[in-house]
Amino acid sequence: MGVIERREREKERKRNTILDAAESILMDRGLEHLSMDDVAEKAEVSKGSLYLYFQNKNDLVLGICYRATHLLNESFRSVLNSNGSGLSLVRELGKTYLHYVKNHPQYYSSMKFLDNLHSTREGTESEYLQLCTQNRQEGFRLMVEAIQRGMDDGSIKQELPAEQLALLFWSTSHGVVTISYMHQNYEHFKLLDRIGMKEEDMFDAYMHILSHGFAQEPKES
Amino acid sequence: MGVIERREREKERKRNTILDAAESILMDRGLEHLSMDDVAEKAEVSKGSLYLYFQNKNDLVLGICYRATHLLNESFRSVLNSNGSGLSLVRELGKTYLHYVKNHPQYYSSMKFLDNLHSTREGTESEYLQLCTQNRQEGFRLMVEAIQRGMDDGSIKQELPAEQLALLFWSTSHGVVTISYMHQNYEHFKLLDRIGMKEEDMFDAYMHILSHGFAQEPKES
DNA sequence: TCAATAAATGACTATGGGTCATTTATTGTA
DNA sequence: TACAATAAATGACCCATAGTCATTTATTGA
Repeated sequence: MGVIERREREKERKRNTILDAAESILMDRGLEHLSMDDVAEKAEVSKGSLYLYFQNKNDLVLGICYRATHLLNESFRSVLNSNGSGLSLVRELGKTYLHYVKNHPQYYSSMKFLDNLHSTREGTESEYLQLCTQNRQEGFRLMVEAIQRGMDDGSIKQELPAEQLALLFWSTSHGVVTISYMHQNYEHFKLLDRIGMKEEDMFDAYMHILSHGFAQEPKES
Repeated sequence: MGVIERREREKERKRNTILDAAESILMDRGLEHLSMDDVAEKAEVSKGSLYLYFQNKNDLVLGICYRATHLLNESFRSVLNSNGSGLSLVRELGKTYLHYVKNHPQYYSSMKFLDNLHSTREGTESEYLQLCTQNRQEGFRLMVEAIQRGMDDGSIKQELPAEQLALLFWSTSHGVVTISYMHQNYEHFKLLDRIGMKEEDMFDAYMHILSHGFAQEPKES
């Protein structure tokens, strides 16, 4: 008898309905104005029901974050499917990340939420936290792959293991993307304007420095 | 008559007492467990009094953030007072930032709070927000100075204006520092371990890549 | 038809930020 | 010193919101 399976499917469907509602609120009001009461109303279920489908608010937000990381990975994957040197793939990954933040700032904010999550005590771990972490790992893996290709085709130096270089690319691009996000979303952040730099220029300069370094090499004979 | 000035001094003194209390709570319980009730109790004033000295909780936290950014700048300044090539000063600034995060994680968390502050509506702007922003600018200025010295003494390329290069250094090091912070403070963040990289190695690799680039240059004749 | 089980509900609690009428302390003046 | 005016301090209270649970409603299998 398929009763249990059907129930499971139903449950999953409803979980998604709730996530849809939460997401729609996130999109037009932002994470900091997302309340469980509003989600319940929007999803047309009682507040208590929310807690049948999600452990708590964190869990719910991580549910959105799961979608967010999944979407980013999709974009990453399509970059990896294109051709070009490994170095150019890396550049495209960076650009993709930047575009993602520009086009889906609220999704990105849910990823910041994930970054700021303090260790929820062991027992109460959210299942979505695992899924988000997996997605993160997959995204990272794609970066490693691009870099590895670059090392193979000779466009990227082989001084470091590909994973380590990927870590550096990931963290530094994370920093650059953060600046870009702040520039776009916080009126009080005016650094780019103050130094007269455009966002696009920043990314180009970033890739240039990362590619060629900023140290003046001693002249070789 | 110095009544008004004395009052002003008294007020400033008490403001600091409250900040001390808040800071002590921050240090041993963390930002997310900092409540106004607890601050009032610790500072031995009524809750209402807190609001005579601070507009709201944000303002109070920004008061701590002001101290945090000030301390960081002190460290930066002492780097700038040492001698060495501009490039080595830049490296030292990065190291200093990393040490700061390691030694004062809670201060750093107050700076993250600042980074995540959405535009509080114009009228209600916190005075401490201005001060924090000023400190940030000063810190950035110090980076520009180090880079400018490097350009002058020939240790750093002059392809970009010093301000723009400083922005890149600031943002990328911000990214690296973020990784380091997560590694130290979140049990669930295991990326460094997974790829078998030590924190110190990460910084060295970061400076190396930033200095010399990761692109394989075509052989010059 | 009916008991057992699952799902859903919303009134309720707890927490924490922020307010304000009232009380207490300080100051300048007669 | 007495006293009104002004400033500072208080804590009971309000409100928003996360989370709970006893009760009700729906579903299922016999």
